[in-house]
Amino acid sequence: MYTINEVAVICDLSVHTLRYYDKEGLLPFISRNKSGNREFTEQSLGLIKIICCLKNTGMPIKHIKQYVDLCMVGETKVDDRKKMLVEHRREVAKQMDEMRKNLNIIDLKIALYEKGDQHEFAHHLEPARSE
Amino acid sequence: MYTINEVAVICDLSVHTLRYYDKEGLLPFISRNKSGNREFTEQSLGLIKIICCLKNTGMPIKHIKQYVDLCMVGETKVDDRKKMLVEHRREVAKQMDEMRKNLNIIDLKIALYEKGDQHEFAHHLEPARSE
DNA sequence: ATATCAATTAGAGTTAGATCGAAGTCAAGT
DNA sequence: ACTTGACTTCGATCTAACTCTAATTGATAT
Repeated sequence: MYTINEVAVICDLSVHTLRYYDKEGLLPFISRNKSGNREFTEQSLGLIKIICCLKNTGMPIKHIKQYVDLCMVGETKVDDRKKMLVEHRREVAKQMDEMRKNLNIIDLKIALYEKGDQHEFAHHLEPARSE
Repeated sequence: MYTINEVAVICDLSVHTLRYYDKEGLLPFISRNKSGNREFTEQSLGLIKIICCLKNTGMPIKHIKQYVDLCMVGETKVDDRKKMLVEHRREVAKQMDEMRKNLNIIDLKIALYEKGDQHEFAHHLEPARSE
């Protein structure tokens, strides 16, 4: 059993954020002890890690909630869960591709600077027959 | 010469966004025609593409502004510009690495679902001696 | 010249995702 | 009993990056 503070450290989230996630319905699986404090099991930690993983790859909180809800209803929805992940996987792959392209452009630009080739303004601001 | 609408289409940005960028000082290089409308040159387009590239890789508007400002003062700041890009490049590489790791976790999870191995709640919610 | 369309501005509003503050509860230690 | 400190809630606030509104001006077509 872990307290909210321990989970915050383990998962690199703030306590605020964890409570916020709970409020948003992302953590329906945690229970409370007799004084009303949240108790996190090993199993919770596992799912929270998945949640972070989805969040860090840009899945919106609302979709994450959908996924978690599917996790809570039991085996019946395994196909749906898998479908969500596969779809998200595709999304992430697309993002990475975009990223790669942009990285290439940045690299190209750096290479130009390396060549002393600036391609910018100011240094050839001859008005070029301003109309 | 391009109008704001044409640029919006070419760069896949809304007209609103372009004006917002201008207001934020990201487009100090564009001029106005006699009726006060923005005029975009071929050269502007080039820099706007770089701006988008930086934005799409997560550089905040404020940093982009710094970069653009360096572009405007001429050759003197080529080193600084390059430094900014190199630094950002590193940042982006880090992001991609994170992304890759998360993608792996997602793939793992998908594989588990494929094996019919769910690892979630509900289906073994025997109270496990609740305390 | 009048209707329509495209562009302008300043500034308000929106969204997502936190992040914080105030006020209060609870349990352990001295 | 009292302080300490971790926890609670609710609601306000914050930031980034738009997104929209309203009122207006200017250019184009009939």
